[in-house]
Amino acid sequence: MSTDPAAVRVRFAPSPTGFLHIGGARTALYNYLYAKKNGGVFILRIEDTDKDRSSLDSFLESITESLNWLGTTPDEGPVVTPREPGVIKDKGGFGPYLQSARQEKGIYKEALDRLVPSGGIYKCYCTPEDLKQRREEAVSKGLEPGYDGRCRDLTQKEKEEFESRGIKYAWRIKTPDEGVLSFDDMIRGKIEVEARMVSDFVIMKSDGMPTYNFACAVDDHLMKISHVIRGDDHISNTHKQMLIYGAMGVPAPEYAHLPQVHGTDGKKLSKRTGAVSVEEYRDMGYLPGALRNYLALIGWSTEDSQQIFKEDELVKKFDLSRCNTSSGIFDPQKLDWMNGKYIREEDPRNLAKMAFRWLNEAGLIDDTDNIPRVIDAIKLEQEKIESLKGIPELIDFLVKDDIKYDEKSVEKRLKKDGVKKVLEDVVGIFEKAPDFTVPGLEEAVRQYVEKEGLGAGRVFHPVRVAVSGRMKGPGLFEMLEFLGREKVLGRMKYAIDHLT
RNA sequence: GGCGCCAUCGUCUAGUCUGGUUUAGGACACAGCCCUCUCAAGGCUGCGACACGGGUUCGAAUCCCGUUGGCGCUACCA
Repeated sequence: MSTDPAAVRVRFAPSPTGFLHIGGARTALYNYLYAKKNGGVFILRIEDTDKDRSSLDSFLESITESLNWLGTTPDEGPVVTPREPGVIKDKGGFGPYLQSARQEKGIYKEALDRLVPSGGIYKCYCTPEDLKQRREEAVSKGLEPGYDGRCRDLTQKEKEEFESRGIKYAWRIKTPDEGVLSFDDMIRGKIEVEARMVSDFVIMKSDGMPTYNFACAVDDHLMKISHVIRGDDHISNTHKQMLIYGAMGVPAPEYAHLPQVHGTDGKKLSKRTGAVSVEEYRDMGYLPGALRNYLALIGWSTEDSQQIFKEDELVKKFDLSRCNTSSGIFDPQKLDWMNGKYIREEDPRNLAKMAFRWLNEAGLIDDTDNIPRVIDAIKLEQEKIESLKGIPELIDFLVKDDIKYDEKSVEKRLKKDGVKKVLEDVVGIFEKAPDFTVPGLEEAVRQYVEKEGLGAGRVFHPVRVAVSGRMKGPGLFEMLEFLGREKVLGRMKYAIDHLT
């Protein structure tokens, strides 16, 4: 098509449902990736033609937050600043980006007016109740449930009759009675449907609000959207939108329909089968990079099935034509693995930064600026961290003064014959150790083990539990050095007196 | 019901368009082994799939038809 890369303009157009759904996030991501890959523009548009305005602010705030967190910040779209609640500004020159605001501006009315002279649309005076009844009748007779075209060819007299009775009308678009409606999907190829399957549909409701398909088509056109990348639940809408473009006499954008993301039960992702919003994943301690990477792989892959993508590698390698056609299931286990992978690769300083809220909650950050110490503790446990949220539990015994002794560990490693003597001996060794660092400590302890003719475990295990309160942890000597002589000795003596 | 979309290991997928290079490759999960002071991480091995039935062809996971199944749409919702 166009050779001008700047011509690529894509949009993510959610309706305000409270938060960014994981499936929506995937759609947003693919749009973002496609835009960046092609030097284009990623736009956020809110499809709120049917919602009340009350919850809009919080939705906007939440979706903006989620999009930013995921690293898919829109280039254009509505913007709210926390400092000015209720004030929605536009970023970009194609606003407003809220359909409710566009409606107030008269954009859809104007588009409709331009359509009237063509004769391709007409007023429909049927009431919703009539429509419903007729639809049910048709279905019960085994006929198509679509609109029967009753108002399509009303005479002038009939129209006047309706008007004089003050009956409200909606605007319908005339759809072809025969032939096929077809479009080329970038990832599925040609998608056709018999024209007669699409009956005259409403584009403007009797309350003056545009229907979804009309608003969508008008806005995509006005915002110069070049590619529409969305879920495949919109496939049948596409034929309708193409009809609208046809009536408007403007070219339609390119379309790419993504397969859906389902829950582990194979059904639509729902709270029943796990977390559904980006916010929830953030709050569970996932890294944004991990979620983004994972999401990218539901429905898209490289030729070599690459799993982990660094930095801008995703943008570089993303390719719409390599997208799948079949729906995928969101697998939390694989996300967990990926999250661990990202955590192991991450700089401990950033880990501490990202985990700040949980560190703080757990009381691991104090006012003595112990953050460097926390970072070092994270470094020691890094390979074991599964989520940001789990960090405090992993490092608290390294950072806090007081520790909790795990009952099972005490039972298994301390309350055994001979442990007391071993610990006392080791205390002696530690008191005499010239410096309290890994090499010296390790040598001294191993010498002791050999001299006593014990298995290493007979010494290592009790010391570990005495000092940390648990059986799991970093390498013993790394842990000892980190804790320092004073804490180590204090904890060991406590253990000797109370726990052996 | 009608229409549309989809169909490779339990899951994400490569391979399908351009049939042979495939005893169908990778990743997650699972099992075992190695490493090892614990837990992890890491390494190795194993388990495990072309939904079914016809056709076309010397040859089909790949092309065609049908069946079955899943999902979606069928609104003056988006």
